[in-house]
Amino acid sequence: MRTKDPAVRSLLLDRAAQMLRTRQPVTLRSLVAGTDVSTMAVYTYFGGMDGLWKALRQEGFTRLAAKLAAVPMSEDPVHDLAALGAAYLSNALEAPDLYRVMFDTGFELEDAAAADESLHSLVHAIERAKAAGRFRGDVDPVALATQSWAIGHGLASLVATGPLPHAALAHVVPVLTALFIGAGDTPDRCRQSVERGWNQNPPA
Amino acid sequence: MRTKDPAVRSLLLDRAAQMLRTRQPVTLRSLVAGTDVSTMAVYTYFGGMDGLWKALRQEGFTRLAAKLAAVPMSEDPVHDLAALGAAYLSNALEAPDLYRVMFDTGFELEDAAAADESLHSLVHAIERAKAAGRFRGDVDPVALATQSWAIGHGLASLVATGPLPHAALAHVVPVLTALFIGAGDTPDRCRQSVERGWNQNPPA
DNA sequence: CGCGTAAGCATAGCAATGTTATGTATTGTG
DNA sequence: CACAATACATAACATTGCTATGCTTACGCG
Repeated sequence: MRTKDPAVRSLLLDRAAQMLRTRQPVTLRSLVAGTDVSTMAVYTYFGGMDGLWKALRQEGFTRLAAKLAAVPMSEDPVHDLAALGAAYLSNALEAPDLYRVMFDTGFELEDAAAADESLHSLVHAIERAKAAGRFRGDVDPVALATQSWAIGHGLASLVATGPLPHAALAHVVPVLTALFIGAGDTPDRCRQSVERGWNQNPPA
Repeated sequence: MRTKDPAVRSLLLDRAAQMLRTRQPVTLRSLVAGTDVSTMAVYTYFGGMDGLWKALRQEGFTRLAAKLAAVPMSEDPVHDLAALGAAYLSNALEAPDLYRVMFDTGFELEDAAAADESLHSLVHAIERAKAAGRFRGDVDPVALATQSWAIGHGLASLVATGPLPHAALAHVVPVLTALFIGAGDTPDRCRQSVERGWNQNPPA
């Protein structure tokens, strides 16, 4: 028998991601055109176009998780939360079409764990903030992480899909600041931490 | 010559919205099947499927604006802001597919004004909150409205597309509360206003 | 080392999609 | 009442994703 060549799978995924980036329609035939593989490759490696989209979604979540994991942690957990937010928005806006695919319904995500994975880095930073006395002891880390995520996703989505201009991303700073102050942080200190975390690596 | 019958246009739009709600694929032929009009109707009234999607988007924004306009205003502007948020999320979640179409890129919105229209009710309530001394004088109403919108959209989008469960909508209460406290409102009073505004008409 | 077989892979054909072309019917207008 | 412009129906067309059919390849076992 014959074994699958993982290089072909990566080739198709990368090419699909690139076509997404350059805003060319990703169609079965246009995807394999220019390569030495034929349309059947999509079926042997992904089972069809739906499988390709699902794989692309997972690819998006994987890249996001990698970006978040690459953010260096400091001794200031609130600073780190803002830095994670900046990384999240950077990732979303440097490949808006991929970000949109990530949250496209209709393709059940075989991942499910990937989204939680990304949330976990937020949860961990929030737990550190509690341990450091920055946040009150009664804050629910998962709830606060979910709320932060919703804020970042809301802005990323509105910018990626058009209604808001690129510059609107900066709105995340005052909103996160208000949220973290509500969680117990000292206002002045919170403002400083969030702003430094954001400015350390703001979206282009 | 012959004049267009506006009833046909409404029929197609309503039928498309209904098919969206029942999660049937909205295709040119399936749309006109079962009616007495033929495929050409879509072209005479919308210029093609793209035109139909654009019209559906506008329909979504129009319905949203109507729902927001129907929210009764009280003497408590912070209460009203929460009520507007509840109406926004109710509207989004009672027709999630239409909501998703509203923020689908690829179809430039001939509306543009419609989105701003919805924002305006928020801006107005924020201005009333400033006038009532609930918010500081230096808050930018448009900026604060945009931030509130991003919060609502983020939660609505994450729930509508799957990652978060229905119950996660309640997260909007603590986040809006923190945001409004950050805008200058008194913590206890803010909490009461937001909770009452939310509970007055919470999403099903 | 070699062969058989299971799986990758290419070609071609199929159903369904959106669109356009062409002719007909209808209805507002002078 | 006649003209003409426009809605409308039918049908053909290009492109989409998918499947059927062979053929080729290379892994595994004797």
